[in-house]
Formats: sequence, C-alpha cells, structure tokens
Amino acid sequence: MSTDAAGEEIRSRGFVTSFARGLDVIGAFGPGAGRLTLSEVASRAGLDRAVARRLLMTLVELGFAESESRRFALTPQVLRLAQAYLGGAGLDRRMQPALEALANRLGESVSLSVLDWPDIVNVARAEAADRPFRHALTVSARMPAHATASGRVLMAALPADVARAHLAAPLPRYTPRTVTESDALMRAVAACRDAGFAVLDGELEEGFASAAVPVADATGRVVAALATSSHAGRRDAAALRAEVVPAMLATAREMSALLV
Amino acid sequence: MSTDAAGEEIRSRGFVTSFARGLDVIGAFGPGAGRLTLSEVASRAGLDRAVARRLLMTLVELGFAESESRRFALTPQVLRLAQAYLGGAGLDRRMQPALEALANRLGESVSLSVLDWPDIVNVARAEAADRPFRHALTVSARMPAHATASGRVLMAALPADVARAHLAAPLPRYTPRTVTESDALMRAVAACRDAGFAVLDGELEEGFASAAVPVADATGRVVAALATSSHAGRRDAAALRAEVVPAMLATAREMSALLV
DNA sequence: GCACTATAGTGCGCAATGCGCATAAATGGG
DNA sequence: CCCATTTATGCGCATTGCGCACTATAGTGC
Repeated sequence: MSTDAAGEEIRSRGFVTSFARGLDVIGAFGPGAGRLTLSEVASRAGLDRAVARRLLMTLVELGFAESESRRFALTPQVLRLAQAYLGGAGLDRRMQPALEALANRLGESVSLSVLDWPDIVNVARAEAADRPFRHALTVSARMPAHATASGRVLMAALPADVARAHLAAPLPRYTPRTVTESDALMRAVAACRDAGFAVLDGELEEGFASAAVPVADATGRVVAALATSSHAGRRDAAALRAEVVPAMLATAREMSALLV
Repeated sequence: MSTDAAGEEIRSRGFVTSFARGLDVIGAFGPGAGRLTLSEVASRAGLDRAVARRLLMTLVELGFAESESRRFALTPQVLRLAQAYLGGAGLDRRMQPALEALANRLGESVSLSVLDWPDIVNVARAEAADRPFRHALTVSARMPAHATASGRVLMAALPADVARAHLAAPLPRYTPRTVTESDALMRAVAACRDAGFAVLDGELEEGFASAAVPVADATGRVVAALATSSHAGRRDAAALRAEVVPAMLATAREMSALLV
C-alpha cells in the first residue's frame, strides 16, 4: 500500500492496516448514515468494495453489525467499545453515588466530562432528583471545550505545548463574553490551573454560569472534570464560587479516592 | 491460525483476523482496567505480545489510545465510535427536542433505549426541566431488558426465534414481581406486541412503574423504545396507561417522522 | 416482459502484510 | 550491581488479505 503519497502520514512499520481500515468502516456509519449498502460503506471509507465487504463480514460475525437485505448497520454492541474506555478510565458507575450526593446537596445537576478536543464529552451525570432511581452513566453530550468550565479545567491539565497547539485553530464565539483569542485563553487556563477550579459566566450561553473542578487519579493525573451549571437568576458566578466550588472540591477528592 | 480448535467458530473466509484482534484489544480495557502494560493487554486479549503491540501502536497512531511511560490507555476518541452507531441509527440530537417536549408535558424524565441483550442501553434522555439547557444525548446506562418496559417493547420487535433463544438462559429476579420464566415472558412480550406498548409495575424495583412504546423508522422497523418511569406514589400503572401512554405514542410517531 | 444498468457476491493468483519466534535493550527490584 | 521481568526490535516464512476480473442478482425504464 502506498505509504508515501503526499499528505499521507508515514506509518511506523508496526501499523496494522486492516485494523485501521476496519475502524474506518465503523466510522463510515456517520451521522444520518442509516443503513448503508456495501458500495456506500466502501466509498465513504475509501476502500475497495471487496475489502469493505470482508471488514463488514467481520463486524457482523462479531455482532458489531448486522446486515439485512443487502444493507448494513451497526448494532448497539458498538457501545461496548465506548464502555471499554469508560470502564478502563474508572469513569463508570462507581462514580455515580458521589455524583448524586453532590447533585442533591447542591440542588443542581452535575456532570463529569473528559476532553476530546475541541469538545468536552459528558461521561456521567446526576440530577438533583427527588427519586432514588439509578441513572447510571450518561455519555456523549458534547460541548465546546473553550467555552465551558470543564473545558478550562481539562485544558489546564494539558502540557502547555499541547494546549497551545490546540488553540492554533480559530474558535467559535457563542456570546459576547466568549474568549476566543489564543493568548487570552492560555492566560485564563493558567489562572484556572493556579486556582484549582474554573468559573465561567455566560461564555457559552447568556445567563448561564458554570463551575468545574478537576478530578485526579491516585497518581495526580487529571482524568475528568466535575462540573455544574446554573441559571444566573438562581446563582451567579460569585455564588458559584462561594457556595458550590467548595462542595465540588470535596466530591472531587472523594472520587479521586475511588480511582486506582 | 487454527480455525478448527474445539469451541472455535468456523470463520467464513471473508474474516479479517487482524481487525477482530484489534477490537479485542480495545475490549481488553475493561472495567477497572486503568492504564495497562503491553503484557497485560496481550494476556487479556489472548494475543502474542508482538501482535498486541502492533495493534496498540495502530490505535495510538489513530488517536484512539495513548501511551505514557510504557502504559497504554484508550482516549475519549473511542467514544466517537459509539457516536458512529448513534448517528447512523438516527438516534442523535435530532431526537432531543421531541424528547424534551415530552418530558415537560409529562413532568417526568423520559429516555430512549435500544436492546443489547440482556440489557437495554440508554441512548438519550430528557428531564422535566425548568432550564432550557441543551442536554444533548446521553448514553450507556444499562438496565436488564427483561425487567423493564423498554426491554419488553424491544423484545416484541424481535423475530420470535431470536427472542426465544435469548430467553434460554436463566434471568435474575429483582422483586417478587419480576417475570423470570421463559414462557411467561414470551406471553408478556406477545401481549405487549398486540397492545403496542408496555407498562411494568415494580418488576425492577418496588414502587416504580414504567411505561414504554416502540419508535419505528420509516420502514416500520423498531429502532428504539421510548420510556418513562414513575414513582408509584405519583402515578401508578393504571395512571401511566391512561395519562402517559397516549402522549408517548404521539411522540413516538413524531420521532418516526424524523427517522429516514 | 425484456434489455440494460448498477450493485452485490465470488474466485483466485500474487505478494505484501502481518505473524511469532528469538534476540537485544531497557527497566526495576532486591 | 546483578538478576528477573518486561519491552522493543529483527527477520524469515507463509498466511492473510488484497484487488482485479468475472458472474449473479436486483432494480429500472420502456
């Protein structure tokens, strides 16, 4: 296979092409893809039809896809791959009790997020609930990292060069208060690192303030951000700082203890 | 490679071993795995260390994993694979408005689930919220299919032989009302198919009733179940049937219209 | 109903790719 | 500092996957 074509990465010799192509096939089922024919998959993934077919057959055999009347679709089993990540990172149901306790204590819903630049991805959530129902874990809500408290906390945990690289591309503005300029963001991130938490006020949506704190594992590595957001009518930024952040820091410490 | 060892499936000739092994490597990062060494991954996935290493390098190169000081971990990018499934199935943010409208109308939280036997997996959720904040989509809460209204609805959409095969293994009991016996469940599922909805009362947890209706795509295929659950003190099973199910059926039709 | 097009499925020869041993380097514990 | 363990690399072999070309099948227009 051509590994030297212009624009193509030079792959290290320990690169398993078939695996990468298989992942491309999964990726071919993008948003709004629905059930795809073999040729559609092949062209979306940029593969020969025969190759795409073999990979699809593999997925079907493993239960990750199903085919019916010449159309293929992924199955919910694909979600287990995501759970491999979540479970491996320790961001699974063990976090839930602490999360719910915090939600009830604050009377706000709280969430746990990780960074997948340029987004933060929600991996768990708890509501200030009157009902003791197991919510278990919730995933996949994405929000722009640069305009959320969680994003700021997670960026603060990044090596400076990585953070700066991320900020090279222009970032969208959501409100007049959104910080989009690279240097200003770097300063904000540094301030957040010093403070140990982040409070943002109306940078994503007018009238909403959010607060976040880092959650670290036993080795001190930041693995997630714990966040809550609040309507300004209820709690403004100052109130978040005073009332909410201390409780969140305590919960974050609790969670750290659960993370091996 | 031995494809004939006892207990091993006979893989069709169109089976891409390296791809399957790569997926095994992702799966090796199970619950509580944390950061794994090469050898740990190899032994968990049942692979030669050299093979595991090549596959890990591939994952790292693609951004699905990272290695630091000889330990590997998956990255949040793995969650994009799950989103390929969700997006492809149409179970993405387009469903959210209808879901939220229903939640507000009912004053209960509602969820959208798919079947990954023996579980149902939550793929979206909305709360009866006072705040207009974008919850987007939530994934990954698993509940036992045989003890939930969603599960019953989704089983009703299965071919009878598949359903029966699923019920071959014994099912756990959660309350005295849990239906665990195969024939009884088949009957309940059939009844649910006739009725077009399911209402369960205390089969998963004492004092909680839940209702679910199927959501079909344009071709009539059931792709998800729309469900709500309620504390018995607030609404009992009869109330769910009378007040809630009609609104849910309407929302399900709305959602069907969004599904190509 | 028939020709025509497009897409799916199969066969097969080639060789590149991935395998897996065995060796070298590196780490870490005692 | 040495030994045990794990990681990293090398390399020859043949298996595995590739991708062309061919056939089968389904869907369309007339």
